[in-house]
Amino acid sequence: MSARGRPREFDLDDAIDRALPLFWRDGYEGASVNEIAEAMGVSKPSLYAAFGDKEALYLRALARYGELQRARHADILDNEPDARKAVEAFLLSVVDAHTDPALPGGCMVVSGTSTCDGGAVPESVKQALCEALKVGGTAIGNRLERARHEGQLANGVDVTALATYFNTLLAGLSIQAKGQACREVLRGVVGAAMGAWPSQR
Amino acid sequence: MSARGRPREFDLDDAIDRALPLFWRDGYEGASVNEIAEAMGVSKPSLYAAFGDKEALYLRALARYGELQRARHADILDNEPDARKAVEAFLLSVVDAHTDPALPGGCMVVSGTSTCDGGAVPESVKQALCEALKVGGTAIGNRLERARHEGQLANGVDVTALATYFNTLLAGLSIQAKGQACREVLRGVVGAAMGAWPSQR
DNA sequence: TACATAATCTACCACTTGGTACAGAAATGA
DNA sequence: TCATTTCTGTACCAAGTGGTAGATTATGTA
Repeated sequence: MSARGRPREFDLDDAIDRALPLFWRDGYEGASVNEIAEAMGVSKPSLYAAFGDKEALYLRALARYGELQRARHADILDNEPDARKAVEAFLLSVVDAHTDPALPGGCMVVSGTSTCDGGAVPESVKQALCEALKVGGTAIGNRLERARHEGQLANGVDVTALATYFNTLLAGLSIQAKGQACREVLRGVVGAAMGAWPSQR
Repeated sequence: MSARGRPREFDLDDAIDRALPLFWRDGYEGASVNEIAEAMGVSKPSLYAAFGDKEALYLRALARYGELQRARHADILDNEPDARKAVEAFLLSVVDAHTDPALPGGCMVVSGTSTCDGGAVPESVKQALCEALKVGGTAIGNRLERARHEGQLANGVDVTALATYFNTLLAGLSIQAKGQACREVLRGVVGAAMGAWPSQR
């Protein structure tokens, strides 16, 4: 039942969790395999044997990041019955995460997107980042669609544009968090941003 | 009157203009001194003799970027008498710049801020980027202040929060531009974002 | 016990990085 | 003319990059 050769002495998922903050903070190029291996408590050849190469490692870390974000924020959008309150609470929840001193600042996807033009970033990583950049927008878009069905949003509202707007704001909030903006300021930004919510009539 | 030794065979400002798009596209770490020297058409020791080191070179390029942005967008904010139209035109102008195929995508400051956490980025660069991240906000803030004096904005409006909001949106637009979002979509985002403009009464 | 499999680590690879030593070349001042 | 100054390119440096060769060790199977 178990594997045939010598058993691996570290847990793959745990290793990814240790690599994640480095990729999150420093990006694909900025995080070196040496320091990642050290953070994992594993020698470099073991790392390569387990994950293949830096590219595959980053993609796994990015996927893990998506899971964590979903686990942290998704419920907020769904559980609040009032759509406007739901979106606002969602934005505020993300602001809290972006400014959590226990985490690298900002959003891994946003930070990663900023530096995916360099030749050192593989195409697969660029594509994964571009895809990941949209998930916030689709989540909000789904919530807005539901709101429209429930009569909380006028039929004339361009749901897609509004969702993209909120998603763009999220990216901006990530940048501001990286730029040392404090939590209260970003909360104020969310407050101002909610002013773009369409009037009921 | 002229300098004593052998005269420099290239123009400093012109050299900065050639370095700028590389730093803009690839960031501080991502742009290598080798390729910058090549883009300048100058050998590396000449580059170092002229500018000192990579840090000083980046700071000059960043300052140059600021000049160019101001020259491109500042008038739009000031010349349009209607404050709301002025801000909207300003945002649209920035969107055009961020999606101009003749330029590196997005904003150099926003992209730079995303990757200034790595140990390879000098403290002076981080600080300069954090400062530069605010200039859009103060420009908009000044315009909003003027609008309030002109009675175009109610006295109760929190001008600072609103300006920070628009500035945050600008950062988000830069990210979206880097993430391959097309110009029309970003124009739509600006349209939605302007919905946050306070009602007159 | 012996073999096959697959993990482990040390030590290394070629390559790129930011930065420089050095010698020659081009200008000015005496 | 000659010394001084300063820019020029070639060729190099130490350090770090992603990635690997190869010997060793621990397991399951026969």
